[in-house]
Amino acid sequence: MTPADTRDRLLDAAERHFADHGFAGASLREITADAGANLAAVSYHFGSKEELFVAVVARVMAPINAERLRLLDAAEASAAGRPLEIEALIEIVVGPVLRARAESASACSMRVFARFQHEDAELWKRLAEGPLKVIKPRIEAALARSLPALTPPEIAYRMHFMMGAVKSVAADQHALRAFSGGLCDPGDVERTLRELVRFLAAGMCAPGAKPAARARRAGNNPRPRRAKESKA
Amino acid sequence: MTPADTRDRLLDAAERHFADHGFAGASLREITADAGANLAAVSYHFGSKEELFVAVVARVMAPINAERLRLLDAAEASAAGRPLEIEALIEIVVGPVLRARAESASACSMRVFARFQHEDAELWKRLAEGPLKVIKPRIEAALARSLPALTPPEIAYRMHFMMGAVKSVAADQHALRAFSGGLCDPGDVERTLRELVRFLAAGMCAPGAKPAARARRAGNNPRPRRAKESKA
DNA sequence: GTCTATAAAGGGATAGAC
DNA sequence: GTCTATCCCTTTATAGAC
Repeated sequence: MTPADTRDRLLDAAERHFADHGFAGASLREITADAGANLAAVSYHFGSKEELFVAVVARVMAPINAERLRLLDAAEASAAGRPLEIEALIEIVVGPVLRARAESASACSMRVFARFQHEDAELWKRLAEGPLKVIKPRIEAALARSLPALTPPEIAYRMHFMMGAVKSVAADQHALRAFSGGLCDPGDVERTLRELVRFLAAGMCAPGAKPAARARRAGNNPRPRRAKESKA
Repeated sequence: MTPADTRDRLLDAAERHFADHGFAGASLREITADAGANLAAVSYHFGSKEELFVAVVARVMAPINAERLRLLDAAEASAAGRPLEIEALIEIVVGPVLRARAESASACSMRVFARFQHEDAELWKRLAEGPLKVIKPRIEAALARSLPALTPPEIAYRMHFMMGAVKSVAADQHALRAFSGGLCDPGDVERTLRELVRFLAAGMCAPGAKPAARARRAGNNPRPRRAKESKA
C-alpha cells in the first residue's frame, strides 16, 4: 500500500467519517483506526478534532472554488463584457461541485460540501468566512449581469435555492437512487449535471415579480438597473 | 403557559436541540434540563434517545404531510380530472413545510424536517419508510400529470432538486439572511414562499431533453443563445 | 513522528426508592 | 410518573517514553 503521509491518510479517513456521520457523530478513534494511525496523531498534526474538521473542509472546498474561479475568469474574458449565458454560468457554479467526486478517491468531497453548513453555528461561521467569501460575490455579480430583470433580493433568493438544490444532489447519492426508485443513476455525473443545470437555468430565468409591467419573460435588456422596486 | 405533559415538554425541547445540533450532537442531559424534566424521563416515556428522535420527527412530519394530502385531495377534486396547474401543485407541496414554522411555538419544525435526512443511514431508512412513503407517490403522480412532456427520470430528478431547494430554506433561516446580506427576510414566510414557488415552477417546466435533436453539450462554451422556451 | 497509557469529562441507560 | 444515584461505556486530549 502507498501510505502517503500520515497527515494525508488522516484527512482521507476524516473526510469519509465526517461525510457519513457529521462532526459530532464521527469519533477520532474510528478515524485514526481507519487511517492506520494512532489516536494521538490527530493532536500532533492538527491540534484538535475541530481543527481536523476545518482542514478537511478546506481541502474539499479549495479545488472546487479554484475551478469555479478559473472557469469564471475564462468565461468572462471570452465574453468581453457581455453578460454570460445563464446556462454556462450555472454550469460553472455547479459543475465543479459535482465533478469533485470523480477526482476524489474516497468520493466523499460532495457530502462534506453539502453537510458542513449544518454543523454547529460557530463552526459554520468560521468556515463561511473562509473560502466561501471570495467566490460568492463573483457568482452573485455574474448572475446579476446575466439576469438584469431581477432585483437584488430576487437574485439572493434564487442563489440560495440553487445552492440548496446542488447540495441535495451532493449530499447523498444513495437518496437520489432510492428516491427515484432506480430511475436515476447518481453515478452518472454528467447526466445529473445536465438535468440540474437545465432545472436551475429555468428557475433562475423565471420572471420576477412585476407590479404593472407584464413582461412575458425576463427581458434580456442589458440595461444597468439601479431602480429600486418595492413591491410585495 | 401550562406546563403541558412532561412527555410533550420533552418533545419540544428535543425538537429544539435536534434541530440545532443534530442527533449525535444533542445530549439527553441538556434536553431534559431544557424541558425541566429528569434524565430518566426519556427512558420512561420513549425508551431511548433514538426513539425520542423518531417521535420528534414523526410529530414534525405528520401535520405537514396531512396538510399536503388535504390540499392535494381538494385540488384534484376541484380539477375534475384535469392536470393541476404546476404553480398550485408546487405550493401544495412546499407551502405546508414553510408554514409549519408559524404553527410551531419553537419554530424548529422546519429545521428538523431539513436535517433528519442527514442522520445516519439506519435512522433515515426507518423514517423514510414511515410518513414519507404515503405522500411521495401522490406528489409524483400529480407532477407527471401536470408535466406530460417529461420522462419519469426527469420527473424524479426534478423532484429531488425541488426538495433540496425547499430544505435549503427550511434548514437555516439565519443562513438566508446572512447569505443575502440582509436583502432577504426569512421571517417573511409568504414572500419566501412566493419566490420559491416561482423559482421551482419555472425549473419544473423547463423543457426536457429532446431524444434526437439535442446532442451532448460541450462543457462550457459561453455562446450567447436566444431567449429560452416557454412551455413544456 | 509515533507510540502507550491515562487523564478528565461527558455520554446513555437503569435500578430502585418514593 | 418522577426522582436520585450510579453503572459502564465512549469520547477528546495529553503526558511522556521511544
